[in-house]
Amino acid sequence: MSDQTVPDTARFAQQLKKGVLEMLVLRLLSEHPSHGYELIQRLRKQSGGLLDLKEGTLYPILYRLEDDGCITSAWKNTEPGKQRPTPRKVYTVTPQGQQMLIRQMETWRAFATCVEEFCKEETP
Amino acid sequence: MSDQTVPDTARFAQQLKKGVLEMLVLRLLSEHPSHGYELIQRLRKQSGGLLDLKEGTLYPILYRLEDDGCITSAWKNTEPGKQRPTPRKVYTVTPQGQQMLIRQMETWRAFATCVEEFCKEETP
DNA sequence: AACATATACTTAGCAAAACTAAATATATAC
DNA sequence: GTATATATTTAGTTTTGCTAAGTATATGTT
Repeated sequence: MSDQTVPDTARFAQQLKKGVLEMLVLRLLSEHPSHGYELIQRLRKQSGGLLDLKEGTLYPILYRLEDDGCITSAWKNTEPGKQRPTPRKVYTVTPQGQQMLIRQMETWRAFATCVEEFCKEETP
Repeated sequence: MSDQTVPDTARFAQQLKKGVLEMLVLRLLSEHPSHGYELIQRLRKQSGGLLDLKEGTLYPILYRLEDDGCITSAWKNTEPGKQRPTPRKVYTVTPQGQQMLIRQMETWRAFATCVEEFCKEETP
């Protein structure tokens, strides 16, 4: 009997995100720059609730991408005509990050197609 | 300057496999039982070389699946009319494993569809 | 006979990434 | 005053794929 605190489908779904979240963050930022908290909301909305990241998941991804030179950050404490309650760190994709995104999307497509091949085969 | 022993595309591709390998192994075994070494070959062949697992990757997956009751194993030292060089451990999917496979394929499909949505959008 | 290769399973230890959980801080609503 | 929404940070855990090495037998090559 397994000490199943987490149902196995949740554990599986968690593993599927490995690597992909980085690609999706890069993808969203390539549409337009955002700060961390906003990215969490955009991910939740555009995924229909399937991707509901906690801060502890998203921010380390951003730090990694910045360390790798894929994005840059800039503090935006104020906005013209409106004082922000809390300081925001706005992230923008670099050309290097754009290249990375393209490579990752190609890699993803090839991988997903491969997996689909396995799944669709029915024993004749 | 990063100590890039592994190119970032390889690192990304490695992460994409997380969880999926377990599903694919279950999928292959649901077609017909196999032993470990044969599974490595079937994965390599059916993926067009994209999935080329080392033993140290595959066998722990099999042990996990067996611990979880998704597959059973049986030693097959001899074959009718032909002596095998080395003993083989043949794995078979259990009804529980079959259920798990179905759930995982559904989860995969939903996730992959979601990711495709992100990738296909072009800035208008 | 010595050696390499293909077969076949096992296992120890490492790296990467998502997770939980908590801490910090400000503005607004009740 | 307390709760809630906003917003960032970080420590520690778990899962999983990876490298690398070890064990063992049969077959082919020199």
